[in-house]
Amino acid sequence: MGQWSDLLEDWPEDAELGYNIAPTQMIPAFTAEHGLAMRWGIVPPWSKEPSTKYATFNARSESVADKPAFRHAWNKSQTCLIPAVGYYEWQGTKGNKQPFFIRPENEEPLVMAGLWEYWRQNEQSLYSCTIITQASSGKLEDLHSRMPLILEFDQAEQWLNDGVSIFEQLLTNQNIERLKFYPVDKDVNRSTHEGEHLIEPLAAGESA
DNA sequence: CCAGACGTTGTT
DNA sequence: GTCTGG
DNA sequence: CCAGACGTTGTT
DNA sequence: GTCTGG
Repeated sequence: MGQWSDLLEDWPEDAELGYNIAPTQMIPAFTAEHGLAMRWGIVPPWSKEPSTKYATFNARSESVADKPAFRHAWNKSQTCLIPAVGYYEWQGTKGNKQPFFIRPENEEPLVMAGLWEYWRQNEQSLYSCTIITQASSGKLEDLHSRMPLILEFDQAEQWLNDGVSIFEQLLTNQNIERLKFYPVDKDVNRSTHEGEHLIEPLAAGESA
């Protein structure tokens, strides 16, 4: 955790942990107040169901403020942090894709900017969240056209405390030089894995 | 006007 | 809830 | 991992 | 029930 231990305290014990977490799973998300297990895939408060038929696991930075599904959370500055060890991207053609793992060079968490939402109806209620994406930059351009909005520690504090007013400056101050990526085993999603080897290079010198 | 969408990425 | 498409 | 499809012929 | 897609 390093310097992140204060911001990411109050870890939600009911959040799911694992490798290659997918949309709809309950993931740990942190607001300025606390950590909560939230559904990955924001559910707007007007939704008839605690799920959506359309994809809300990512929100494009270019349009997040305008989209009906995100606007309520945006207007209320319901910002959150979503931590991970790293994330995957796949390269290659269908059926023969090579996964890469992207993470900070140091051992600290990769912290992504998100928005959260609260949905309730009758006796049901649900916290949910989305991860904001943007065009890739720097070395990540080689890997994939899009990437999450990744926050430095100071930026993460601002995102929680100041809300969406500082959004534009976060976008223009992306420092991805502290990240590295490397190919990993294709069995990345098998639940039987202990996982430890997944964040190690597949073979020395094979990194793109 | 009413019905239907409301979203993003592109692997396993 | 609010916008869009027919 | 979970949610959603799972199918074919050929009109409006 | 089982496969596929995200």
